[in-house]
Amino acid sequence: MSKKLTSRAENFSAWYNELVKSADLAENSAVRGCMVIKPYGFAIWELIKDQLDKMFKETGHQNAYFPIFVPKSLFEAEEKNAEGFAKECAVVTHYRLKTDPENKSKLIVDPEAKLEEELIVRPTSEAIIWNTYKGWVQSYRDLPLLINQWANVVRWEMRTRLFLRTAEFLWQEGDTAHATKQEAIDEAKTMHQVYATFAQDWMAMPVIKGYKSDSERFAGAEETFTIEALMQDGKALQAGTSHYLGQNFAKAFDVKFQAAEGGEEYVWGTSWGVSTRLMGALIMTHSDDDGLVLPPKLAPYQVVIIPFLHKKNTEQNELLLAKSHEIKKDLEKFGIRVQIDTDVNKRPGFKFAAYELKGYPVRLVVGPRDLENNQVEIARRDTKEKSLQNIDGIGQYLHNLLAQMQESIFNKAVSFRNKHITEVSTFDEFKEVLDTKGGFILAHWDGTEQTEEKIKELTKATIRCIPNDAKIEEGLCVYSGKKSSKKVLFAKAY
RNA sequence: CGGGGUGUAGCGUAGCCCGGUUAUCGCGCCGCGUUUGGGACGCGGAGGUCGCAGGUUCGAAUCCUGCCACCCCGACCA
Repeated sequence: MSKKLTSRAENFSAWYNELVKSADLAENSAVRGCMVIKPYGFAIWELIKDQLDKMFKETGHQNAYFPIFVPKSLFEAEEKNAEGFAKECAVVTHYRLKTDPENKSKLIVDPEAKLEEELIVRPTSEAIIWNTYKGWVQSYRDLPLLINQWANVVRWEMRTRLFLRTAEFLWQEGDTAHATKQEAIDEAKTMHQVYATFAQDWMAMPVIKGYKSDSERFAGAEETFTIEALMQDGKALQAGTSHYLGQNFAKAFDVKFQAAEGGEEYVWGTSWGVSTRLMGALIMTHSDDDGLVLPPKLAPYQVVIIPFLHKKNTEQNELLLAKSHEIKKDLEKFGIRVQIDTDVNKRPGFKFAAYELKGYPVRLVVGPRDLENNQVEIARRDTKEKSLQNIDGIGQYLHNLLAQMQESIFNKAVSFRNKHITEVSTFDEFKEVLDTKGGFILAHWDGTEQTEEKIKELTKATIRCIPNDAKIEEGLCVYSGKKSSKKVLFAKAY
């Protein structure tokens, strides 16, 4: 069996699956459409979560927790939101099982235990949260309400894909309430920027910031801000969204406050979320044929120390292990997360490959030969470069190297992404680029839903966003030929 | 939900068309030994409701019926 991932995979999608499984990140569970995140995968998710959580708190938010069940009457209160999610809801109709009278070893749903009102397993929590906010807000003094929750949600998708789309997934959803429209818009934009900063500075993943067209906008929102990333197969991935909700949910759930200058007003809202899909984004942005490539900031272990242990030579093993621990201490002084591989059974080559597969940024090898020279071999995962380094000052050296790698991984992704943004002016060009090169396409669009729909039908490409930094320029729609004032971003998407 | 496909050990599979010894092989796993600077090798070993339930038959992984699950392609979607 070959070791390279591609030789085991017919296409990008199979390659991705193979990678997720062999890097020990996650697997399909026995439960339809659901995923089991394995400890290594979860460790990465926790790094993502911890950093985001920190950033949310730095922007003034607090965490809270709301119920997993949404009574149907609440769910349907905001009509557009309900309609948008209706087709993918898991619904609880009963609250009890009983022994099957015809087969004692089986259970059946007890028909006596039918719920008066069905409970929707939350596909998103706006309804339950806004219904709760109603009781929390009376005066302008109660505002703004800046709350986030870390939770699981369920969306009954037809087809699922590890991390990118699973029936149940983990995410965070912020829901905020404000006294003024401008404040709510600012909040949505702030969180949009938090996501973009996180994607770029931590995930080393370049994103394009923009807002969604009418048809791609979140159900129930006035405006949806998005960060769009590009995967290595040329498809786009929506990595995070922040919604300005206007007063839609406030009106649906009757969330009003007494203004400072008197009078009762509806609050203005936002909601924003990112999910375990970020894991998929991380994997598909940086990985190569030898496995996962993790930016150091999101690597559960940034350095693995591999002493060349021999089953029999215990005396030498002790020396190597002692030196390994010494080095580990030095690295930890710099806040580096380090693991020592103490397995005596596996051969070095096997270990090298295994850690590369799991994306450990740096491998540090300590062999008898190295000890004599007071040096170690350093191999970086991203470029595969190997070098010998003096043990003295190795902590400082790796501290710098990891920072440099974080940047270099980002720059590589930026360069790939930039090469895959193509500006086109004709529809033939549009189709040509989509078929041959893929990636993002910048093109003029007349702003109508019909054109958007038609392009989607003909090419499978959708408007990923209207970029924030789009130049205002006179132009003609790539499909209809009608007037347009700026180019928007198209791509085939996940 | 439409179209196609597949269910055999932890994973990947042969056998099925044409029913007949103890269900094949590889990886992985366990034991012992030799190895160990890029995925080692030898010897020995453990591991199976052949997706489930019926049926046909002297006899079913194999044929028939029903069910279930999963995968791929669509549609839907973070």
